[in-house]
Amino acid sequence: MGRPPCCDKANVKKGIWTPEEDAKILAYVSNHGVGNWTQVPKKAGLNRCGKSCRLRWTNYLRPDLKHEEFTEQEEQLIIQYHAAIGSRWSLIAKHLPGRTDNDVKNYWNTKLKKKLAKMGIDPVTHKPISKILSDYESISCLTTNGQMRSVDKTLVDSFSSRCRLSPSIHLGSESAAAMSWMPMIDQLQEITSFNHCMLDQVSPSSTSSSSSSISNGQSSSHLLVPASYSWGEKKSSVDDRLFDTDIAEQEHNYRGFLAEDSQTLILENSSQTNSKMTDDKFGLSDCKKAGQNAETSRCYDSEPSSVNSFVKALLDRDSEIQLDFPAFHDILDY
DNA sequence: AACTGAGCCAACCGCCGAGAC
DNA sequence: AGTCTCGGCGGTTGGCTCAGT
Repeated sequence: MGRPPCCDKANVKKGIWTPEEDAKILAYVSNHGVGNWTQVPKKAGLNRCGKSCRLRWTNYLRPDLKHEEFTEQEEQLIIQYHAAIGSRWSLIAKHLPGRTDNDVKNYWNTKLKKKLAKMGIDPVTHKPISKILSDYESISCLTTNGQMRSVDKTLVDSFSSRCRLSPSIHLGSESAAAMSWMPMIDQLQEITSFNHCMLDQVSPSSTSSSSSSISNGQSSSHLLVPASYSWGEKKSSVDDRLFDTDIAEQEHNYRGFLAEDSQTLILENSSQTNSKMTDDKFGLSDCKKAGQNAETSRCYDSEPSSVNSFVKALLDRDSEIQLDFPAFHDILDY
């Protein structure tokens, strides 16, 4: 049944590659070209797994790779792309000639994250840290009709991890239950600046292509999903869609964002950019316009009253969902 | 000189979708 | 139809280097 294994996993060499091993890979590729990596160890005389050979080639030996430091321009591009699509390293690397996903990922983790943090920008959400803290403060100070005394980071973490772990909320499924949840996740992530965390776990389509309406404690859900858009869409086409957006405009906004000392301007740029990006990315601008009125406007500004009604609406919505979808009880049981 | 901790990055791990068998 | 590997991906880790004590 199935294919035979490519190598004896227990008896292959691991760890750092020697120059001799590199030379064998290079010699093999120059004679046979790239591909069929399972055959490479045998034919090249290496005691390595084919997968390991492939990684060594793609991440280090490829002749088109740059091995020098990242330039200022590359740095800016990484930040800009990360702000737009999150940690999709291979996709980002495709737009940086000579760099691999591993290079970009390492550079981000070791340099850029710290650099942004030093500038007072949250590297996950690309929003000013002060804004995130003030959002938390607003939310955690709230008390609502004895149902929940505080909404804090632990809760939000718990919420998002439960969503992540729950097989019920799988994007591939088109279940009504999962869809009815998306607007809530959308709102929670915006209020708490956890959007990238969620976007990475749930396909970008889910969180951004939904909209909901909650106002004055009355909740109702409206999914504004473009007709052409499928919940179970493959990741690759989502990625393509992401890069169909006007990256140049995002770059412009983000450069202004980085250049400005004024926090106010940073806040404005951030919210405008993120909002527009998200809408344009998924062709939502029109849907949003069409659906937006007093009843359907979203309440994700950071005014305490809005947050208050948001939390109340969230709790109301919890109750509704628990009644409608008992299977979600475990997820909502916080 | 010896030790320690932080920074860095190559390589590994584990998951997933596609496709071979 | 079911099982399995391959190839691709993002997350994590092991080990090397180097600065500080």
